[in-house]
Amino acid sequence: MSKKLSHNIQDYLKRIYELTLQGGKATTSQLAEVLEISPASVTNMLQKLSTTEPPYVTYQKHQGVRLTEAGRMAALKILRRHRLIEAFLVAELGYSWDEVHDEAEVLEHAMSARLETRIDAVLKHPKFDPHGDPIPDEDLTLPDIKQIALSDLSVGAQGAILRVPHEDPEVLRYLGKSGLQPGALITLLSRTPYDQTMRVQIEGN
Amino acid sequence: MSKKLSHNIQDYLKRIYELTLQGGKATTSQLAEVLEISPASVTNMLQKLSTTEPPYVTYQKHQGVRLTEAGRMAALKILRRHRLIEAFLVAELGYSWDEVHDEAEVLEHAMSARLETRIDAVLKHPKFDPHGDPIPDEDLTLPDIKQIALSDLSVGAQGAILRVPHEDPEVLRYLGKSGLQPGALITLLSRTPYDQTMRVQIEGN
DNA sequence: AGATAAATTTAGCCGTATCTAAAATACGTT
DNA sequence: AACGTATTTTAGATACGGCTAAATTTATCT
Repeated sequence: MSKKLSHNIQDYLKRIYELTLQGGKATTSQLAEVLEISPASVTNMLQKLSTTEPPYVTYQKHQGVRLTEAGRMAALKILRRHRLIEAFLVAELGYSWDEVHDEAEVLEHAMSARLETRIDAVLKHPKFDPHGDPIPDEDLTLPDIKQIALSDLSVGAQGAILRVPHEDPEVLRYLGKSGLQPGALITLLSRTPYDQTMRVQIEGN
Repeated sequence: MSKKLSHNIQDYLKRIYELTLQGGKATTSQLAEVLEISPASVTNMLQKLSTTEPPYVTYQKHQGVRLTEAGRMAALKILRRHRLIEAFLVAELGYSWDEVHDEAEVLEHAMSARLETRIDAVLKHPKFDPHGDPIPDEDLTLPDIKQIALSDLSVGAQGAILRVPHEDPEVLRYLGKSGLQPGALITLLSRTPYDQTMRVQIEGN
């Protein structure tokens, strides 16, 4: 069975997962940025994570890192817990979607397998968290979804918002006030060529 | 305001609180025992806790420790969180009373003030946890209760079980199966003089 | 290509909280 | 009051995961 990874290592793996979702590698400086620690500290940890048994990342000097299968599984496990907690806090404890991220960030490391199972059951095996992010199931399989980034949508096209994968409470409160939440129906009105500013029509607004 | 104390320090303070409930001092070896660490490590920590600003314990070599007011408040804060979590797990997530202690032991350190407040509200400001232990209120005031230890009860006397302050799941499952839970009405049938074995009559049994 | 800038790694350090082994202190018994 | 035992403290080491400063590698720009 897999060993229990430290709180810190879990955070590294989770961040590497997020940074490599589009298929590339995560760089030392990207990780230093999101983890808010020095690049030197990141290098140390990457060396460690690549030389454990099993290794959690593949790493070559100056080349960035990618998760191994063991690393991906560990990352998905944390991600599942994180998103289940977010869903639970909204559904059962009256949190709003801008309040749940920071709380989940801490609780995910303190959650037992039993608690994970019970929350999953109480929520009837939810497939998405409050931001619309997919929750891996018990086997760590992700539900697959047809989605397109708003930045790739054609002007004039319509769509339903699936995900608003932001962490910043202030941004989320602003978007929420505008009605831009998972489930909302929108039409892309215009896009300015250089600064990527977009105007969208939100249903009922 | 009070600084945030490390996970470990919180555990020390909580244990010292429990060990000094009857008024005495907690010794190095008692703490080493309950925290499952070496006596030498305990000594180190006690020296540290007694020289912080503010100090959390009063400590003199070879004399054991007692909590200062700051220490007591910190301990009650953790105890409140611990017991709220226990109550919540039983009330909202289908846990049984023998499963909650270990879970709460970890979660208590990961709980924000906001989560504490929400759980307290959802449970309607509970006064006791599933073991019957009192939950300090928001100001860390303990509800006071008239109680007597079973070992001090006269043979033939009756009473209602208020607290079963055990942590061991196996013991709790056994007691639960016998009906010995908070709320149960009992009569003390006999007590053997030397080994303190007692026989009790439990209502409806 | 050569120079400079940016990113990354190395080297050495720090604080926290643990440990073991050895020294010091306190205590119970005679 | 003194001996032997138990308890506690000191001293020194270790693991973890950060840090800064300096060195190195890679990228960019004429």
